[in-house]
Amino acid sequence: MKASKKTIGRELVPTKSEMDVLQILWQNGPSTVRFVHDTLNKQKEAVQYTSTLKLMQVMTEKGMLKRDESNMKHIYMPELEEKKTKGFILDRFVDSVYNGSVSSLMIALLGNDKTSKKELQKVKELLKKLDEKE
Amino acid sequence: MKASKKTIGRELVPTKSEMDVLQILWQNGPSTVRFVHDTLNKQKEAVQYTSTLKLMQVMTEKGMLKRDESNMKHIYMPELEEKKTKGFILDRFVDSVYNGSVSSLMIALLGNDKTSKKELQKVKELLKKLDEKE
DNA sequence: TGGAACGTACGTTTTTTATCGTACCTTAGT
DNA sequence: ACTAAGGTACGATAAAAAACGTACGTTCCA
Repeated sequence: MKASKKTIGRELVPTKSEMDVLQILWQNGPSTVRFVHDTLNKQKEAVQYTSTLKLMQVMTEKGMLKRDESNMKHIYMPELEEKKTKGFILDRFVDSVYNGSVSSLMIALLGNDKTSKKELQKVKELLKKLDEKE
Repeated sequence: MKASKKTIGRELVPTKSEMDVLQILWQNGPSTVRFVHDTLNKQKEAVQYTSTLKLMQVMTEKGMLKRDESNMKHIYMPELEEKKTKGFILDRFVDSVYNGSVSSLMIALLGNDKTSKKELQKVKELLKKLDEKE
């Protein structure tokens, strides 16, 4: 009867570490633990191979990943497509940090130093396209 | 030598629950535990009062909240201003989910069903203003 | 004046996340 | 056939997050 399960409907909300694994799988396609582990270690402080393995096994148990066990080297892949998963995460983020207001978030982004002119340009174009559709 | 402390520099990154508390305080100004607790319980599945109390005490220990203890009813308030804290969180989110690409996030937002026309309008206006400044 | 009602303190427990270490398989090369 | 290299399984532990319960202090008013 407790609150706050880590699911949204049937969908799972990844933790930070889980997200890192998913990102690598989305970007590189189905991969072995070894590959994910090595890629991760290039990006950040290393952990043991078995830690990454365990993490991915747990993610599989949770239904966040699936794997092909037909070969000795298991091949892992995300259960859900990137867009869908990120959609859930984004919704949740907007709710939690910006009280569900997408425009607040947008405004924060537009004011963000990290937003380059090139990126603003991309956004403007997109807005134009949306306009034309209506 | 382990990785991933929950700080960014001197700044604290709130967990989900902590974020909920902060939101209430930012929106309503300095408040008692009772007020935060009741507000929280309206929004989501209830927890015991002492759980909220403990959470806020821990947040105070971490330096995330400060409080006025001069009265019996302690008044809690956030240590950092909303914009600053959300800035940290947003940066972190963009890095973790959108590989640091603000425009990817923007594009995801623009494609999001939740983004109403009114909100798009607001964004367009903001873009125009930014343009003029240059 | 005594007992609801409302508060805080704080030790404890439960649940998740994050990491490891050790045992044990599989395969290729010698 | 043996072994080194490279895998997986899995129990264990540590640390963080979330949630409680109990003890005890203050106020106020019937």
